[in-house]
Amino acid sequence: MKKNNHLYQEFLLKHGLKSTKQRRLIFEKFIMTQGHVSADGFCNVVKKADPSIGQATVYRMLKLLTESHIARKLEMGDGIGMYELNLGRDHHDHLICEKCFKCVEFKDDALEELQIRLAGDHGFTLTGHKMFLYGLCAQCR
Amino acid sequence: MKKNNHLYQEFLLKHGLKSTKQRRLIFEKFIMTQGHVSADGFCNVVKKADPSIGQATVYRMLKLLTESHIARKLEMGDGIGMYELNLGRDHHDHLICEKCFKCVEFKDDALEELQIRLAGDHGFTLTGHKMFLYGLCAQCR
DNA sequence: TTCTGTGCAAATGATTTGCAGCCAG
DNA sequence: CTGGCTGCAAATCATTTGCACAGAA
Repeated sequence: MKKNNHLYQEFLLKHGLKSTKQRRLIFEKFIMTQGHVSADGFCNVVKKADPSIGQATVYRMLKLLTESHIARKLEMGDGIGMYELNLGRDHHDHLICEKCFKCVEFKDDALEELQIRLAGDHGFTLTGHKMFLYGLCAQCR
Repeated sequence: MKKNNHLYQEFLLKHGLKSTKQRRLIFEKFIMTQGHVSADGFCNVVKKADPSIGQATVYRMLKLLTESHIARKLEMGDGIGMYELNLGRDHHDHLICEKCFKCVEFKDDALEELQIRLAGDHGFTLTGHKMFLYGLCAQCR
């Protein structure tokens, strides 16, 4: 927990924020997140730990966490914002089954290199990317 | 225009739809679309040609056009659905400048192959993909 | 005629915001 | 104390839907 506390302090400092019990709780819960959560789903997680926390606070924190690159916001298909932990993780992409909606994360060095090259070919300096591959998984095929 | 008429008939047939003046107009306007349009922006284009057409009809058509792969729906970052013409075009991806929001379309065969391989590595049959590269363009850097 | 298509306005669902009170520094 | 933070409810924004009427087959 010491390590998370360090990250939390750094996060507050970067944004010039005060520490509050709400922010601490939301931060800790988000750090423990596995896979993808919707803002609404994450609200429930937070409210289970402390029902007095309002959803606006959760939305405001998710925005801050995303700006700090602690969270990453994804929009896969429908218009619902999904969040995932993006803390000290390698950049990864998503492979989504169109039938069962299973989502596999993967990472590929050749892909990363290719993306940098493609951006460079058009005079861009790459800062990030989002890629979703859609298909049918082994079970659904 | 004969060619578009053919596409229009095919589109109606595939969905079992009737031809109406609204559908014909919206179809023609969409075929002429350059780059990306929001649903709302496209509504304005349609309404300029015929103000009596309601936005619900435009939204309903955009959904149908997307299902026919005549349109492609993109969601880049904010929660706004953007549409682009996807008719007989090669699959392409997008490179977006984070500063000026300029959007460059590109296509790369090595990328397409790599995506198929990556999907296959995880037991998936690839049916489609969306990729957004974010970076800084030559002018903004 | 018959049933699909349409415009309107109201409904929805996700997210944001205004505001009065609260609390960390 | 004081300005930032919070919860609440109301406000937005994009999109969808219910419904009565219009119009294609």
